[in-house]
Amino acid sequence: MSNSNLIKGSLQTIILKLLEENEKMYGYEITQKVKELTAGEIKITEGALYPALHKLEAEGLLTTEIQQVDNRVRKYYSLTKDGQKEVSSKLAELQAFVENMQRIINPGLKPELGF
Amino acid sequence: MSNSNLIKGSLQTIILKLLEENEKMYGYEITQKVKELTAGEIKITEGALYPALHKLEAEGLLTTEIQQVDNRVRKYYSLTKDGQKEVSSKLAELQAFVENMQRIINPGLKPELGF
DNA sequence: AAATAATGCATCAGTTTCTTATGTATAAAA
DNA sequence: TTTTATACATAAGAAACTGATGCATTATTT
Repeated sequence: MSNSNLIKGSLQTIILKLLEENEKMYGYEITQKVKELTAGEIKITEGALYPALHKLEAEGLLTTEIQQVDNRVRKYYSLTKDGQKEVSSKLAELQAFVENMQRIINPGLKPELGF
Repeated sequence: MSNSNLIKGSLQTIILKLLEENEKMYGYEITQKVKELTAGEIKITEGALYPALHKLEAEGLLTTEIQQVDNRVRKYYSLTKDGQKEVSSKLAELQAFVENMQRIINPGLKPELGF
């Protein structure tokens, strides 16, 4: 991850959500997808990404499958059943965070929002 | 801070924003205000709050003023000039974070949002 | 032809930011 | 009288990063 330190803790959410949409992705692909979606504003560093992927796998939320593509190794990650459940949970957590921040930053505002 | 680990990095933003609105607050008051605004969902712990306040003061964003109230010591914090500037900066950072998360979570969505 | 950038994985030291526990002290409430 | 609330503070440990480094292959640029 790069830029703002606000992002701490959202990397897992990003990974899980992308895998919910994409079925199967490898690490480098995730970094490129995030860069693309955020117009280069969020750059996931390898030092953050790979440990995060390993942790999610160790927790049983992701499974891996290694493929050879042009003499290069790719490690594809997919959601497990538990991982699929965790996506909703992480998204709800993110939404709650945003709502709470809005309550603090914009006191006296209608409850409406983004995710 | 308590609850979701998404919140990492947002404590400074919360403190600065509250002080922009309130002119002068002490630590305990901040914890209570946040609890009130978020209906108890965010509880700022002392172990997180005081070091954060000290750091902001050391960076020249806050100044302090000690008051005696009923034999109890209160340390009031206020924004410095630099602190006032930093509020906008932190809010912009928060908004950018939310926008980017929306782009990742809700691909193909109109650019509209919350702060 | 050679150097750089891109693709692709991984680890590691150090930093920041938190949690949880502990400590001190006064006042109010059970 | 014991617990809760008010009010400050520190400190060990955990978690999640950054930035550097390392290895290896392929594509592009000079």
